[in-house]
Amino acid sequence: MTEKPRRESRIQRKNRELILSAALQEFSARGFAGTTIDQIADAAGLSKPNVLYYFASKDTIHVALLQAALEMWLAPLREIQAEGDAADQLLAYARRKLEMSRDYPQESRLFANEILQGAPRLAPILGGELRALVEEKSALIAQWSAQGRIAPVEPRHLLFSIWALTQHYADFEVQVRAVLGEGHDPFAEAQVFLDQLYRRLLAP
Amino acid sequence: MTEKPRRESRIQRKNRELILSAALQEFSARGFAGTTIDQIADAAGLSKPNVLYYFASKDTIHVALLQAALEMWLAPLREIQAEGDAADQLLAYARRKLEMSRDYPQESRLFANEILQGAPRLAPILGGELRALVEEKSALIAQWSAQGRIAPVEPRHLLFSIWALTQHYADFEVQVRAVLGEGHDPFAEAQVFLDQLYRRLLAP
Amino acid sequence: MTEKPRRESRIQRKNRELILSAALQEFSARGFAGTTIDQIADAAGLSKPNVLYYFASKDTIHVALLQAALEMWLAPLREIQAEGDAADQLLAYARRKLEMSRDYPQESRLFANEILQGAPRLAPILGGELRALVEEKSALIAQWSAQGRIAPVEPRHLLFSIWALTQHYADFEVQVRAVLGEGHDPFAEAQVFLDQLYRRLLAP
Amino acid sequence: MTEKPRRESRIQRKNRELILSAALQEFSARGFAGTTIDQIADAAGLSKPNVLYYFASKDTIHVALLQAALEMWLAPLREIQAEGDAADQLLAYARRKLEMSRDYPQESRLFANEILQGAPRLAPILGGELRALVEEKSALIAQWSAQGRIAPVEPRHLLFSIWALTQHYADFEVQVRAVLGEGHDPFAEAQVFLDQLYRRLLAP
DNA sequence: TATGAATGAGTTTTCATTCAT
DNA sequence: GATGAATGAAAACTCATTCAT
Repeated sequence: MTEKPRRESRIQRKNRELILSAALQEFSARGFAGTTIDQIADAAGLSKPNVLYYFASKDTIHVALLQAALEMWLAPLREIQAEGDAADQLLAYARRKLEMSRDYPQESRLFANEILQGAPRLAPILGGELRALVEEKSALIAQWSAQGRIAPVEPRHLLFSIWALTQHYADFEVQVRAVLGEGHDPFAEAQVFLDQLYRRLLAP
Repeated sequence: MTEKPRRESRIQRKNRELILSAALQEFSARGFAGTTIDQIADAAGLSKPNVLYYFASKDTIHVALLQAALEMWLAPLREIQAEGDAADQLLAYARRKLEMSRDYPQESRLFANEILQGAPRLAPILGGELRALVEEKSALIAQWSAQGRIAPVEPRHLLFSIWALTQHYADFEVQVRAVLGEGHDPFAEAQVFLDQLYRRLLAP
Repeated sequence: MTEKPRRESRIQRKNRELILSAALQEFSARGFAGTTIDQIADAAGLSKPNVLYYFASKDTIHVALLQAALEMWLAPLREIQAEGDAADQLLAYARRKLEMSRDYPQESRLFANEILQGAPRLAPILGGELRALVEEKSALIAQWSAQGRIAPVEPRHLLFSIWALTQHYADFEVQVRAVLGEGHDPFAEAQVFLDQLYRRLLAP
Repeated sequence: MTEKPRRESRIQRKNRELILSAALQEFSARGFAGTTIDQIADAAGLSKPNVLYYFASKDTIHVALLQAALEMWLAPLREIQAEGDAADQLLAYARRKLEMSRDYPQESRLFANEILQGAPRLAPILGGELRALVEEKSALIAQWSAQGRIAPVEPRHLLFSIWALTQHYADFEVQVRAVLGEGHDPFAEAQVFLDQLYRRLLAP
């Protein structure tokens, strides 16, 4: 997940992280093309050439962020195991993904921006690592269905639905909040709704 | 959905539509900031100044597209009626939204791009017209639940789920296709999955 | 003063004058470079191509206006005669020039703009026709001085002073009004002041 | 007259001054709208983006020049004092203003261009600082008249006359030279003329 | 490490002018 | 006469990136 950690001084590591954090904020808010290095440098409190001292180009920063975000999104999926209660595991996955949307909405938006625009930088990973992982977990879910431990569902679309429903609360947050108005906790409400939805869907 | 039809010559209407269609393609693929007027002009087969002869600025084109797309997205929601079978209507709404994702994915992506970036141009509409419409239909859905015609569900999050699940297939199409691989019809499969999901969720 | 009046229809003459009047207003307010043909067309209530139907180019309009304005400025100077009271004639000249600044400030500003920028279009006239005219009238004034009919003054700088003092009230009108504040009639006050000034200067 | 001298490197100060000097030359010769940043950059021997590195926009350069020029023009007026010979002070003021027209004609033309076009950027200063200063000095001049130290004159128009007569030699320099022809020193002659004019006007 | 200085290659827009009807 | 349509040439900025220190 981290870059090449060769002999980084403390200050170097700190600046790298400052830049990544600033860039995440800016990229997720305005997209790659809509963000200037100046904005990143300002947000990071560094000079523009100094930002480029740490990352060779604007693109390099972007790629570093995308890789980190992707790794983050894949982790919970990897944790789905054959052992344990089937429905509980899927519900827990949805819950964990929703928490991530709540706690890391910028990463979600960065990712969404990229996919929306055709995933020029992620395509190989999507068709490679991600696909393989989905295949693996889909086989597991199909098995659960076959064993009658959950209702029969198309496993890949089940996973898509979890992604769509949870990421929606991060990616479309403005819309969700605008529609709900004040006095709502979208993520808490979503958790209740999703629990209900998946319990009913998966009940054998 | 159409613009103001004031004394437009045939050629004018045609060029306007050429530009809007080209711009939709480019904006939805690369975002507002990532698209240049040159690209739009090329895609429309017009010169750059000629594009600006029809639309005062890049932004004007964008706004025209957003308004049309928004109107398109709102229409099916408006059609939900008190009369008729409750669950059927909601299932039909999901189905219609999914068809739109299939048939107008560019509009969906344009819209997603905008919301993702904080909806600078749509915020007032989201909190105004959209919110009011959602309130109205939510009341209807709540009533259906209260009458036992569908299971008790939080109506607004039910609507969010329909939006998220259907638009996902347009907005994240690259990912969906990459994960599924060749030989799949994502939208057809999604239809089956969503039917199942909402039937189970809404069964009283 | 008028262009070639060959077989102009009534409507043609009217449009020509509409354009010239609109252009005078715009050029005098924003300078040649700061004015667009669109602004002139709008002010004239005509379409842009129609403006260019009457005048081959923006420059052509400008030149027509300059020539008319110059002719207008020269006329009163021409009227200074050997006969009559010397001081009275010079006072009358100043008075007439001041009236022109009051009644035709746009022409004055158009002219000033041009001279300020090096008189690219007027240079030959300034060194030709104007110079000759000034020479002629200067000789007359010098003669008056020699005859003791007015005090001895350098005639050309006397003329410069009349130009400067009268045109100032048109060209620097904003400044004059800003300094005087409300409730003043700059031109009426100027008349009194200039009468006093020249009476004292010229008193033999 | 100088800008804010905050931590400017030598090269920065030098380039800033190069740009201002080049811009003064261009703006005074062709007006604001008639001047391009390219021309300024060329005249300064810098690249266009480098000019914009020092000044955020064409307008910023213009404003900086106007402020400096205005300050320069106001200074001599401020120096008129209650003490000393009344007529001498006014004559000295006219002389100083004439010297400035001779030595800084570009500043004069820049200023004239701006006023001519309605003083969009100076209006507040004209009605504020300038007006107050004129009020103050007018009171002084009125007092001198009342005390019989100079002839009774309308003080504000007296000041206008000094401005008009001296600035004319800078602003209308082309015309003055064209009319006088070769072999003349306009400013030297003007000095003699103005001395005579004001001595006669102000003689009690 | 860090940054002030500089710029080439765009990008959006403007505008005088032309063209076709 | 009149104008909708179109555009080449420029003009004001923008920005990722480089350079020198």
